[in-house]
Amino acid sequence: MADVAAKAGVSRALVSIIFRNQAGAGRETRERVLRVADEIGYRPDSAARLLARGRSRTLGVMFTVHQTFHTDLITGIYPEAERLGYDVLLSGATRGRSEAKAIEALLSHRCEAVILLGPDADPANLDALARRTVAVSVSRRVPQARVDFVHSAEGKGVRQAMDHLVELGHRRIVHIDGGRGPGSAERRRAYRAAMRRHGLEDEARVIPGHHTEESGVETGRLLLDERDAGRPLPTAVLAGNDRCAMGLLMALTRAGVDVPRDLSVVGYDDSHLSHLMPIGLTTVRQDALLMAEHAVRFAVERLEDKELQPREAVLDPKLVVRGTSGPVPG
Amino acid sequence: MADVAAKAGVSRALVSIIFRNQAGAGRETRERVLRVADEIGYRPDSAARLLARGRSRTLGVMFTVHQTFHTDLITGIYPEAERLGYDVLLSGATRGRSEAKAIEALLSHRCEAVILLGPDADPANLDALARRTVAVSVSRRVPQARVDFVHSAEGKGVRQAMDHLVELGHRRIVHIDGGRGPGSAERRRAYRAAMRRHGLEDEARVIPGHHTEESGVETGRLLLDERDAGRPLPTAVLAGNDRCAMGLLMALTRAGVDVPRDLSVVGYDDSHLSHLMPIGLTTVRQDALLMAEHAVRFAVERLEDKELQPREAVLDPKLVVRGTSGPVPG
DNA sequence: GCGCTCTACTAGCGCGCTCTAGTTCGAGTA
DNA sequence: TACTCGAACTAGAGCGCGCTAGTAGAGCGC
Repeated sequence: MADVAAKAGVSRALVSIIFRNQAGAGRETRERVLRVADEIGYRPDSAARLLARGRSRTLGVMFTVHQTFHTDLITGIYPEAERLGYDVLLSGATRGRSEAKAIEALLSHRCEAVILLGPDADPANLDALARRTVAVSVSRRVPQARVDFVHSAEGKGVRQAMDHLVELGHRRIVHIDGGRGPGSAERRRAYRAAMRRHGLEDEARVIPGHHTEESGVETGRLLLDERDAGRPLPTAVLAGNDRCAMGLLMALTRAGVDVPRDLSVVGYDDSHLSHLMPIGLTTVRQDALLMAEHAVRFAVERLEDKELQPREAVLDPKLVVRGTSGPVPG
Repeated sequence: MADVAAKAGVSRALVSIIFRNQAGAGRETRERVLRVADEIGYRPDSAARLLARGRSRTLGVMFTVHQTFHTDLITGIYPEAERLGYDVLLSGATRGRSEAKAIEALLSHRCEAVILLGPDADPANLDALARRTVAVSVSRRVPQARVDFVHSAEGKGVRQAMDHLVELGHRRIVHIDGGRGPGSAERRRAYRAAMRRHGLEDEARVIPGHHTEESGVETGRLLLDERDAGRPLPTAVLAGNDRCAMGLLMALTRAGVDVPRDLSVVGYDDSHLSHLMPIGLTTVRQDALLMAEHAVRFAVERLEDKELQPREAVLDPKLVVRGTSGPVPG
């Protein structure tokens, strides 16, 4: 920076002003300085900038690398953060790299706030985190911690899906659980409630699972084995999420089960996977873009006004009927 | 830090020494300082630390959020970087956020080197980047730029796949191209060469596509339409990558085509998708872990020895035969 | 008692930037 | 002409740490 200043014949302060796009520099000088900087190959050093102004204007995002819905969220986080003048740093949790480690990395890189996508950490740890910094949880409610919370109204989504299936004449509707996955508990509860409301409690069945393709494949196998053992297939399955629905579809289709003629499948998320199948996956749309925007806004607003209390945003999901759901067979 | 020093009754320098785990502090003092720091809630400020020592020991990774193989690579990058004492920062390219922007973000966060996963940027830009910093390209060769390069021997992989198919009796083998995707050109060439080598040049057919599920679905539709118009289906398809193979499988299976009885499908990458299908995808395994390790090591070694020239690592891929390939029908 | 070494510690500069409180100068105003 | 005012620019402190060069004092052999 000193070099640029010297070569352009101005003070360092003016160079600083120009690079911050601040008023107070003549048009001509501005251009000259920028040209010189370009020649020298000067780029402002963010570490020093950070240190000097005491703020990083950076948001950290913790996500799980293999969750497709997270990548959809990230796609929405970037533009909204940029709009508000913030940088985004990503830190992935993988097998072999815990969420705690991922979060630690973000903090040590001076993120002012962290956005956690479907965190699975111990609530106590999250609370400790929330005391140190501004934190936003997406998809997972953590009542014990002072965090903002963005999610969709799981109950409403499941209810729409169930009403849709019942309207199509389905009664033997099975739910594949999402285990400890974010939103699973709510979805499970809503499934049970819907079955009860439609007078189908005797048919209600929750099969334990996860939010992964593997889980869908396994459940598919299980159902097929049961069929071979004499128990009829359900006529509809409400999967824990889209990935699970995908796995299930692959397993069933592979075995000659025609979806939706023989069996209907409904997913959850409307991640970009849903459009892939030639017939399209009927699923409950969580608006990733909108969720991302809320998460970013919550974080930023709490950064700018420290008195603000953590908030909760509940977005209405919407059933998207595509090709994997149809009238009950027969 | 000054507070800690004051409260513990020592100098700031000693606190610094203790927090860097350096020799030169008494055991007793060390404990006292750490205790005091904990009470105050002091955490070393990485921006200042960075500024003072002039090195960040941070690697930046640019990836495409929706590419499953990239997430596999990331899973391998983290542990290797940690082993070598480096931090990792992720920056994703998405629709609406170009690679250039993603890379810019990494640099401005003071990454000492950038690892680019399947970069699709203009070679000239990459070269400009390579002059500014240490850069490693994974999967995509950029001969014009001073970057390290890690890839698998596409030719060998394709050859193994083709030999496998020909051994099974296939002759009408189609290749779905990966467009501008990394490795596509090499795979296409190797496909053509293999067809020629087996005396099948008349049967050779390259269908333009991309490294996405959508592309697989589209190609599936195309092939089915052609079949309905009287042109026989190929007996085997070599897809551009696993995602493409997945899309193809969904489209075909959906239409009642039995894989592998009626048609064999071979993917490329062995991303975690490959294990999902009940029968498993026959694919060419690129060892993501090993590729990740090489990429990290190249970057780090060039950082520690500035004289080092960019290098190239070619890893041998390996055909993994699973359930989607079988003898030619009839 | 002396010089020597070794451990434990400290003073203070500098990393590259931002920001406050100025100074300079030319144009506008009474 | 004398004064004000705003735009353009500058000096220099300070952000929180790392590091070099140094000091104080204890322990040791002779």
